[in-house]
Amino acid sequence: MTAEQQILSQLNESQCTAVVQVDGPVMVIAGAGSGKTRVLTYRIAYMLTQGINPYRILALTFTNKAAGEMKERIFQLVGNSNAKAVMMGTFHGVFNRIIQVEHEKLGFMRNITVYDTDDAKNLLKSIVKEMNLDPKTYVASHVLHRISSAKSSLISADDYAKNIEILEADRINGKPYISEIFKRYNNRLKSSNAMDFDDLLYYMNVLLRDFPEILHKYQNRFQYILVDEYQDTNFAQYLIVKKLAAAHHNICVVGDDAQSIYAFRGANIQNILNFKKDYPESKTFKLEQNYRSTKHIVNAANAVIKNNQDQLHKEVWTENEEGHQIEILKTNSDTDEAQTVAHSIFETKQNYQKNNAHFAILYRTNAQSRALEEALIKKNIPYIVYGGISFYKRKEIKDVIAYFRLTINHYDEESLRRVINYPMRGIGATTVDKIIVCAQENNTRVWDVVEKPDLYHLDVNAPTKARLQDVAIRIKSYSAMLTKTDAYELGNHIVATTGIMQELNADKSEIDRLQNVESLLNSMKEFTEREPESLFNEDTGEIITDYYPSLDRFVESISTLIDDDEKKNELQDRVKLMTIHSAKGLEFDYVYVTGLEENLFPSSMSLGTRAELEEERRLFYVAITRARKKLTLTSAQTRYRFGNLQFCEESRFLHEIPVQFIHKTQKASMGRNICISDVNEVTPSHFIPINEAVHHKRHTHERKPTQKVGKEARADQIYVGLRVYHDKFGYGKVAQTDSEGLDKKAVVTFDSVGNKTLLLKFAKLVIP
DNA sequence: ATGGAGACCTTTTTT
DNA sequence: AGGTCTCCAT
Repeated sequence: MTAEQQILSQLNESQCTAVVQVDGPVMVIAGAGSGKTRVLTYRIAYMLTQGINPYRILALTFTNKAAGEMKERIFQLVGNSNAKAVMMGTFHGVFNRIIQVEHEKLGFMRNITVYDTDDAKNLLKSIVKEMNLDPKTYVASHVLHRISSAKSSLISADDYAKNIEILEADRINGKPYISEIFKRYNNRLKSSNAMDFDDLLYYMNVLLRDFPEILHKYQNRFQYILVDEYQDTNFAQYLIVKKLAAAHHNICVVGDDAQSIYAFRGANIQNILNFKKDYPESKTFKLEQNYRSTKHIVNAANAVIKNNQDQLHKEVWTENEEGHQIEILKTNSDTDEAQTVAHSIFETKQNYQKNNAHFAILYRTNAQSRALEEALIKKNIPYIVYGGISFYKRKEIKDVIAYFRLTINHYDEESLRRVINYPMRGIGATTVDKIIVCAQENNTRVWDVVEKPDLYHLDVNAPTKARLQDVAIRIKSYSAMLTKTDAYELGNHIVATTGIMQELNADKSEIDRLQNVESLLNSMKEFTEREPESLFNEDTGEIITDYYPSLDRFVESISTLIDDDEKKNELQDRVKLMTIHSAKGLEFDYVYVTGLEENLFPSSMSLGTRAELEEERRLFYVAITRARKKLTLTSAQTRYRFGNLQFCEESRFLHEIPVQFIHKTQKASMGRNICISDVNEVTPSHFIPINEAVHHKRHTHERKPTQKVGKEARADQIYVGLRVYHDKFGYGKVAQTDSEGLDKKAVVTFDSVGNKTLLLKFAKLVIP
């Protein structure tokens, strides 16, 4: 069998037609679980067997994970020597590489630093402060969102300042200075030789718009373009793809409008809906056969998504078995929910001989993971939480990387601010403020002032000046080593000579941080020893033979690296916990979707418009379709949010699942049975346990989304037989009390955890 | 300049 | 509840 036949033999008919249609515009509408990634990877592999130069292929994804997986699968199909030259990565990653090459055209210097969201927010905060504006009016995240939306729509700071509608909108919102902040923010990025995430897309557009020779160069280079998750593209991304594809029209976009869940950050679902208008000669293929899930799951998902108005018609079906019905579990509280889920996983593992890795617990917000983790720990079930605070966002790692970044780009203001006094060397906030003011007055960069305080008449005393000198000399000495010392060596040198290592070593409570820094160094070692990913000169396509794993290359690759922990965990048998957003594209045998409550899922932030609610519903659709064998949906009647106990109404989404797919009666709560007669016909009050009925009634009548449970009870109000509520343990009954007064104790039999002896002055019992 | 106590905000999702 | 930010005392 030829390589070509081998590739095609592994595809169904519609997948096959989508794969072999290499030339011309192609849109693949791929239902959940229909083999979308398969089509993309096999298509690239097929192209390579057709003798297409891999260097001419561009494949764009949204996450590093997706790009990594795709790469790996193509390597398996055609061998990595051939596939290596394919330009494959995230929009931001690929365009970053191009921008680094073309920096001069944009008026930037080499080694442009990419600011992450934290850097961007910090910069905005300092600008707001410098302008003497109220930081509460001009909240950094909100201002950034405004600027980000503008950039994503290719509106420059100048355009913004001239756009009467935008200015009016800001004025009405009481934030007339956003335009000015935007301008200053961009200037500061420029003088820091830095770009934020949106700039990578914005400036890529500038390159293609203002420099015909560059447009030509990349049009010529990328004769075949593939875009994954096309429904998630924003305007800036859409336009780049359109321009690059304009010469050859060999563009293949793959997506599913039903899984568009990023409108909140500017994704425009119209991009996929309008593909046919953009390319009238395009061919559309629909992948509607689901290979992933059971009939019950597929049909339930179809029924849910039907409630949305905006969608392309498609009928997802499956030949898989009918399977388990969908289980809906109502629980008393968030802790109860967590315990119920943990218990169910435990039982399923036993009964069906399943590994932990077959299970995933999904939730709407990261904050929900805590209770679930606790329950899993209690049951001794190994787990891993995805997407919490990522490794590279930890303080100690950011500190070390700030030194790296500063070594590579002295003008990186955010990094300079971060490390100028870390480890502490007596350069306080006052000095830093003076430096910034001085830099602005002299129309120069912060680094220049630090390097030559006398030249700019910086008003600080002699010892401070000496300290600044020390910082400048230190950083410059690191820079001098960049080309001669590999990333690992230089990293070690920096960590040792700055005193970061000593500081972490000295403080025994910082052991985790020390280990994280060591783990960073490990990954640097691996990086220097690894064969480089791309051996091609971006300009000419020539193979680069003098590749050197320097620190700047390491920093450039950081966003695509996965850290030690993640790598280890990937291989281990663990239950996976993650938000639904990060579960997109993944699949698991047993999926638990938790927190199906109004105001949580759908989120209270998304109840404003139909479009927002429909995005939440698509998110629910994504959640449902992650499951291969069995789907369990859970909700809780009370939940802690912001440290307050709140009552929750069950999610409207639960009612959108037709009854015939639902498992009707089940053990609903640890130690208690609730009979669900018919989920789609009963009102929520049917599920409320007796002891909460009164509250619930008020709740429904007042139509308030949430409500606090009663006040904390005094010790003298606690007596045997009383029903009480406890923060951690939930509802219970007082079984016994002793010794009146301040040290009064009580034994309480809790519904979920059994008997606990509590010292009442600390227990904060509530009488419900 | 530093560090601790208290006020304050958070919880949408990611490159 | 927990982390971040602000202000005040040292």
